Amino acid sequence: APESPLSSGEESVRSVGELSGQAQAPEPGDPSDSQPSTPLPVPGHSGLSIQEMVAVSPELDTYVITKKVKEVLTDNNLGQRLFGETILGLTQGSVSDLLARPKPWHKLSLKGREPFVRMQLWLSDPRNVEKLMDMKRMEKKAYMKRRHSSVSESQPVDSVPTGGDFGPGSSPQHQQHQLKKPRVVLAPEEKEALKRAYQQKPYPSPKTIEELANQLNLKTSTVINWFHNYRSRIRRELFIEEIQAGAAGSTGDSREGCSSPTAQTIKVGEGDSCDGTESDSALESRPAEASGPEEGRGAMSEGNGGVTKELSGDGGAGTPGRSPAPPDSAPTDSCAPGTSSRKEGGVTGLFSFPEATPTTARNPRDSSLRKKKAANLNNIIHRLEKAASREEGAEWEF
DNA sequence: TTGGAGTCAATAGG
DNA sequence: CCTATTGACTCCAA
Repeated sequence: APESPLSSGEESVRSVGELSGQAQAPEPGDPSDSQPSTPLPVPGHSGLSIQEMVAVSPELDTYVITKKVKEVLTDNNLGQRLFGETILGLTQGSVSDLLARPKPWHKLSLKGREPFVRMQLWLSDPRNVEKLMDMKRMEKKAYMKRRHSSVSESQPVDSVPTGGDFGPGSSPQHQQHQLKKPRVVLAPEEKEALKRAYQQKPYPSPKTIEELANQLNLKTSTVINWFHNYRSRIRRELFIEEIQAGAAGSTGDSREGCSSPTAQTIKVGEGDSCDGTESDSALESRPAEASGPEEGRGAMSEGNGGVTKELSGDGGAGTPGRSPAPPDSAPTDSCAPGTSSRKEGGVTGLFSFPEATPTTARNPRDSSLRKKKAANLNNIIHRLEKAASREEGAEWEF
């Protein structure tokens, strides 16, 4: 296999300590934290390729690994970019994502486990920080050098800059743009509309997608991508809550103290206000503005009308929230007077959980959790229906 | 083809 | 600079 464009040659080689679960990083802080630690010392010892290691790796606690890596990086002022590019072979954005929302080991594909194995390996390398710091220094040196010689025209030393844009002279000229698609940025209203649509139909039919695209004046591919991404990200968040919920034990680790009046990093709003429901003239007419440049977007006709189809023929359109008891525990759920109410007339999909503000407080994400679970259930239903229609009459096995 | 998993890479804030 | 977010892409399996 082609393989790793990774850092300095080796990697993978050297008798990397054992891939035991949470390695006791050579770091200072953080005494607590122990975790059951998965035994299993990886038989094959060194010389293996990452992929082989992944294959034989014992179950790793991605959450702990991730936490540790973040700690080491911040403690030493090492950025995600440097770490990602030299250690993981990933870009900064990917690293950020990975560190912030690691999926549980058992839900990762072989490929997805790779970065975690690399992180574990890195953590167990006593000179990890030192090496990265060196890289950092080298980069800076190279940068300075380049910067200096800039005056003297082109610079010899440098890797392939991915074509385009040569030297200083070529400013961002219009040069038949094209290869520089602007990158679509969905407006908040558009996202809202899409989320609403998702609530009704996590897996919209091509027809529905088309309609949505028209109403929002977006390319259908954008709508399709949005649904792919949204589903995927919702799923991922569910994993996270799953982990955190289960992380109760171990180390007393009491996070979650949201006592102080201050703080409250609550991202209020954040999409989750119960579904828009209120007819809301939705999508307000997008300011004609429209893009100075390209595409004149037509005015979108407001109203969210269509889309409402309905799966599950049952009764009628209205009947929104009759929701069966949420499968998850959710004992104390009292409807908070303040927030609650609000018409609540929107259909939220087959399953919708009463938004009732969990007085139990707990954390603000609680309501979103409920919502995500609802979405998840809808996903499941979708699959079941799909399967049903396919092999109708078949035997269902659960 | 469709959907999921991983990523990339442009961007928005700090 | 750095990190977080997110639309678009690539691969792959069903």
